[in-house]
Amino acid sequence: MDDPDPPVIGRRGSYAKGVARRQEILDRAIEVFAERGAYATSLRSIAQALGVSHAALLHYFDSREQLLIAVYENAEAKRHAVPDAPEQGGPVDVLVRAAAANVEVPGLVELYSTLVAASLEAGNITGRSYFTERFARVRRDLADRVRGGQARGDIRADVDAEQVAALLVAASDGLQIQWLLDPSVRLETLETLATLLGPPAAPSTDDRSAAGDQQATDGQPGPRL
Amino acid sequence: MDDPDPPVIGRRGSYAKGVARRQEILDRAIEVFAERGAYATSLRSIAQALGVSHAALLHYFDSREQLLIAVYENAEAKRHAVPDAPEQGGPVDVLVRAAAANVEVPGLVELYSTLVAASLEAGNITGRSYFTERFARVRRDLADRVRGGQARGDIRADVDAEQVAALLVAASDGLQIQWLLDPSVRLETLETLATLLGPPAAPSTDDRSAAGDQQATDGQPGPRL
DNA sequence: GTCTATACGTCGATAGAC
DNA sequence: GTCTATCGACGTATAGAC
Repeated sequence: MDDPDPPVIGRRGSYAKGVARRQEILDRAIEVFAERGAYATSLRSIAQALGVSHAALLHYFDSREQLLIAVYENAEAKRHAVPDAPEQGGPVDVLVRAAAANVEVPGLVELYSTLVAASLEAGNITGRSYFTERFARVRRDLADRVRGGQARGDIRADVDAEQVAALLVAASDGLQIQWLLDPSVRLETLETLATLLGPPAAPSTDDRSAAGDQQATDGQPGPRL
Repeated sequence: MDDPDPPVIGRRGSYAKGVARRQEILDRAIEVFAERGAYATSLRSIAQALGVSHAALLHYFDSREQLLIAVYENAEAKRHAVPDAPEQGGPVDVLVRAAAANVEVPGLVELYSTLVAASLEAGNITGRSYFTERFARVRRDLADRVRGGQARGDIRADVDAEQVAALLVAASDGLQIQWLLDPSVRLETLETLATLLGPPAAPSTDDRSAAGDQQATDGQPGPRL
């Protein structure tokens, strides 16, 4: 929608020198979020932290929202310990690690939730398409992992991989929010899903006799999911 | 949770005549949401739709946010077909019905998401405590239903009811958002969870041979969950 | 008690000078 | 590329009419 190359989210006049400055802005901005929370993070307060006027920021980003999205992308990208190597492991494993890493970055879940909520609004074309694509991509990745697990026999085969993927994303997002509001909601709750997704239990002879206290909540969910 | 006392969210000077006017405001406000989306719903635009000045609204509600929370509560309350009778059915059933009803009210999920996101912010004491309590209450109700299902043998007993409840809330909230962004994500995905929660499958002899296409995604999840 | 009028400070965004 | 100036709209607060 902008210059010669549209696919990047908030680029404007961005060559060589520009991208470096742009990166500076993003790095400083996430710190402002950590300090003051996402809500009070106006263009002006970010600009102040950088020692420039707020209008200057709009030379690098088309709007406040696009700056915020870029900040989120940046923070999330550098959240990955290993820079590139695609995440390894089953779908639940990946999500548990991601969720744990997310809540470590102050303000990140707030920022994400705010942006997602805003993306639901009617007029918000940019945010809407960004998160629509993002959700689709994440679901695609997870669905692949689910199918892998099913082929391996780690995950029960009588559920649709795409639907499980959507479920996993929803559960992960929702649990991070609940955890922020009330840390007694343990993030490991996601692993309960691993238990549920596990294969129909080793064919043992007891049907349902005295299903004791042996909760599978924090033990290994059997195979690596 | 409503009348005879102060724990109500946004009451100010409110007797007899006042509460009626207050109700008018809430009813009209949700319509504004339906028409213009939650985002553009400023105090001033709601006031305009009511034909009053925006300052007038602050006689009934302490702040914009408390008005929005009250609007949400009001819309959600009248969303229930049967006015009082506590919801019947298993945990998944209840959630599926609620989710379906939610997305029918234009702007309601947007409003909810916006308020939840705002409640995560540091300074927001009112919103934070409201949603913390709300989540706790909903989880409590669902956990009871889960335990009931477990006692009845409808739900596998090797998972913690509280954790399943948190999972259900998260999944429901998250799916509504994903559905709004991309209706190809079916709300019925929640019922996949019902399948997963079902008892360990009737003890049949086939271990895992040719797990065919028989997806349990939209059929009955066996018992009523 | 209900409401209008008005003012304050801040916001995102834009235009134009340097 | 960055500034200053300015715009309209916002949430909030207060004074005072009825």
